[in-house]
Amino acid sequence: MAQLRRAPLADQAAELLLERIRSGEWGLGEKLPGETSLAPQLGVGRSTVREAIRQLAGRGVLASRQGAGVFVTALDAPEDWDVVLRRAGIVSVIEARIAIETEAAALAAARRTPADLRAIRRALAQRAEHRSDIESHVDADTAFHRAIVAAAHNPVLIELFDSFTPRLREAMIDMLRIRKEFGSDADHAAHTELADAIADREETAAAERSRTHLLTLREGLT
Amino acid sequence: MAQLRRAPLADQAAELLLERIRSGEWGLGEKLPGETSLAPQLGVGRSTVREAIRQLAGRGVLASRQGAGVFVTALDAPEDWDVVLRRAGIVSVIEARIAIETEAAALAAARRTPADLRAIRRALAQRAEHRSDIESHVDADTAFHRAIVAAAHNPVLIELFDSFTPRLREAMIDMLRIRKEFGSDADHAAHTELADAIADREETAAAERSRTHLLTLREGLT
DNA sequence: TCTGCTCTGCTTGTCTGAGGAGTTGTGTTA
DNA sequence: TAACACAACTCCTCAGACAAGCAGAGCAGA
Repeated sequence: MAQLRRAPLADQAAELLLERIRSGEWGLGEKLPGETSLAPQLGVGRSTVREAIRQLAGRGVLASRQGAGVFVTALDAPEDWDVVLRRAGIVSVIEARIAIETEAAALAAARRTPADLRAIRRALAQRAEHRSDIESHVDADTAFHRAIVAAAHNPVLIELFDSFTPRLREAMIDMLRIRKEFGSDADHAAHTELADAIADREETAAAERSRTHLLTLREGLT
Repeated sequence: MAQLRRAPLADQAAELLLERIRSGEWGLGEKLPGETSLAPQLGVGRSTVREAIRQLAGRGVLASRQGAGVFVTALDAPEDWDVVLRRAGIVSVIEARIAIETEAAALAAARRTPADLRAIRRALAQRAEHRSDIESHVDADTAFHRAIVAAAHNPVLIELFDSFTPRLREAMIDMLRIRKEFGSDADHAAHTELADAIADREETAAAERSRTHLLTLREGLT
């Protein structure tokens, strides 16, 4: 009626099972009914039930042991970072970015290799070229900042940066569309100074310039 | 041979497929071979292939559309934080913690409520009490630092902090077991000063004290 | 030439029946 | 009481059949 049976039965069955798990019908570590009894209960065939279970197993909610049964391993899918970031308001996300990026800038100043420096300079040039189109400007900007984080040679920081960018991209595009001031000379100069500080191995200067730039960004998004 | 068939065929097939995806055999958005041709390729039945696909679909790697085929939706399962943190050396993790915690200290100084302050003071007192047992000392210490991050009122930062602590706990316990110097008066004084800076709303002082404390921690873990 | 239709082959979706293999609890036996 | 054998239950895997949906080829009409 409402859905025109758009979703496959196995997906529907998985969703149904997840709901019953969330409702507390089966507690953590408890055993689900066998597939042979679950199938008629859900009104589907046995293989469909199996596929639903496999799907939830892939998400870490269920685990099946041959001969023993299917058990609940998590009461809910582990919260996706996506979900946390989406619920957390844009300001919180950018504050987190400030945290990791100022630290990364300092580390980059200390650790950057000549290759890192070339990558940063190249990204900076790219960034200067894309001053007209909003989207490509934002992408070029993130690429530049990413190059700096990469120069910090810390896998955790780069992973964090990458998990933030999708969420921030939309917000930044929206902001620039409203303010219409981007790609200004002052803006570009600030970025050049940041790159120079890293080139000159000036840790505190790099951190400071990174911070001030991001703080103005936060103001724009508030 | 090596595994004695410990894992179900469907799991093995899923792992095999994921490997081939990671190796770039099928790019993002590309279509996999049909189940009927994939099955003999992997040496299993069609339903087993289907279960493997469902498992990867649950992890967000694949998506199947009836009549069209199975498509790659992500080149890699969004790496579990656990995995990233475990593979990234302890130094990288603590650098990430430095990043978020100094920022959090500054924010806490700006935003802390009286209730936050009470929680921080209480955690500090708890920390002072547990000077003998290593494990409980580490736990009390993390609880204190967590109270500070909580006072920053930023859900992303607290989530990050929580995801780091399990990994750091083991490392800190190991370190203290070797060095045997913990719970010293100087150490406790540094923490008290940090709490005072937050109480007095001195942002830069809070950030600075937090940073220096964590830097010494990093030295210890190197 | 372009548009729109139908038809056909291929793909995934679902069900069923049959064995294989592992686990768990029960009952028997020494 | 302890060790063993067994049976009932579970998931695991396969094969075959048919339904449902998609995409491209080919054709007919404008």
